[in-house]
Amino acid sequence: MGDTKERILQTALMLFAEKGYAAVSVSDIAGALGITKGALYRHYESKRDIFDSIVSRMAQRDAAQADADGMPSGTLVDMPEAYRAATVDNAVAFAKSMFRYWTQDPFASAFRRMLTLEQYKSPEMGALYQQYLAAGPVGYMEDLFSSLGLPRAHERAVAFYAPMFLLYSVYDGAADKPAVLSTLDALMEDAREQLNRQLKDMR
Amino acid sequence: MGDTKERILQTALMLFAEKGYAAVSVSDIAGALGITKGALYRHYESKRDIFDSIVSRMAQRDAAQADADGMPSGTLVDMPEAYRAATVDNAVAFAKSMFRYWTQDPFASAFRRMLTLEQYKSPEMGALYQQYLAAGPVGYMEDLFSSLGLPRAHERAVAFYAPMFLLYSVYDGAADKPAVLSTLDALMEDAREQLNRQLKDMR
DNA sequence: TATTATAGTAAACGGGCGTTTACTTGTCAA
DNA sequence: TTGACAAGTAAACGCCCGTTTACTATAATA
Repeated sequence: MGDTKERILQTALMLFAEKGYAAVSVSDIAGALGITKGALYRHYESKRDIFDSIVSRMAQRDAAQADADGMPSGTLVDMPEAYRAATVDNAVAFAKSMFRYWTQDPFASAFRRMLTLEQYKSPEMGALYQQYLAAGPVGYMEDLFSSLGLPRAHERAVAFYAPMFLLYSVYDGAADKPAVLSTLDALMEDAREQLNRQLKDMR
Repeated sequence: MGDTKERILQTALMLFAEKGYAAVSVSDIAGALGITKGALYRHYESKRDIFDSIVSRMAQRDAAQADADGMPSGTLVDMPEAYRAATVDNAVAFAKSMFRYWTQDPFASAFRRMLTLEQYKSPEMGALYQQYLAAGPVGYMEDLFSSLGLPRAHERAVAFYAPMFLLYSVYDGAADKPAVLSTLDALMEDAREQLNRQLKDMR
């Protein structure tokens, strides 16, 4: 029943992530599924409708993920009270799980790449990109460091999040992907140590 | 004489950087220049030819820039002997000038954004993106830190380059661009201090 | 069993694509 | 002055785009 509709969404996302929205034709999507493009219009009103559905789906997933973690999505949902009591340790754990989510999860990984390709096309896409992947994560790391009482929270947040952001791109082009994950883990341990030391120095 | 050909290249680059190659039509390019698309084919064999010319132009510029700096491009040119004798100070200076190049220089800035949009379309584009903007810069920072005798050069290189890489994206979407440059400068001063301290600790 | 809805095909639609062609200028050397 | 060439226009080319239409097969419902 809803199976074909779901397969269209998934397949379109994979193609959009590789080629970009404009470079993928409706025939490409239908062809990849072994159906004709006419059939596709039984399930979606237009090509744009498929794209919009993908974006909505990501928003749902983001909210669900945030719920499951007991952590802020910070991207589409307002900051909850929860992590006022946050510690360095679960900030690091959150960051690691976030990295794995955006690189390993097939949907999230493809969505990230798609957003990367569409970010300059419209202010809306630019805002989504910033929210999910650039200024957004920096922002809530900054809030977190502030709530921990650390000074220079913004610079700290940039320094903390930046390696993750860079490694997304390195990961995409890497032959040895596990090595990238190791690098990330090593950097996170450094960050944990450094942050704990700075917190201790403050008292 | 060569003026129109040059204007086509520049205009096409700006459009490709905003919309992506596939979303820009030959008529769009010609229209933006106030000529007809027929005229465009006096100067370039095809739309793809324009794109390829942009890529070649960037390669020339990169080589020239590397020459002028007396620094490695590391992207298209092999590592020269020169920076074996590199210091922390000129590594930082190089990083700053690199950041300004990729954000302020109109051609380089547009090229960076174009490459960002085209990176997943083919292995060649992916490789170019990695070389100019991701694994490439990490690689030569890593070599530089190695030659300084610093341990864990790879992690250090990622940590050093990552804020620049993140701030490229933040810069693109920022209202207050000078503020981004300030953040970068502050982060670079932190890095300078930290690297010099680590070098001192080693002796 | 007849009806109705669902999910699909095949073909056509108008329009815009990248590219080519035929033709018009203006410039400058022979 | 003529002829050749460079640079441009306007229109047409075939093709593929996103979308719509007319029709078919299947399977559940009354």
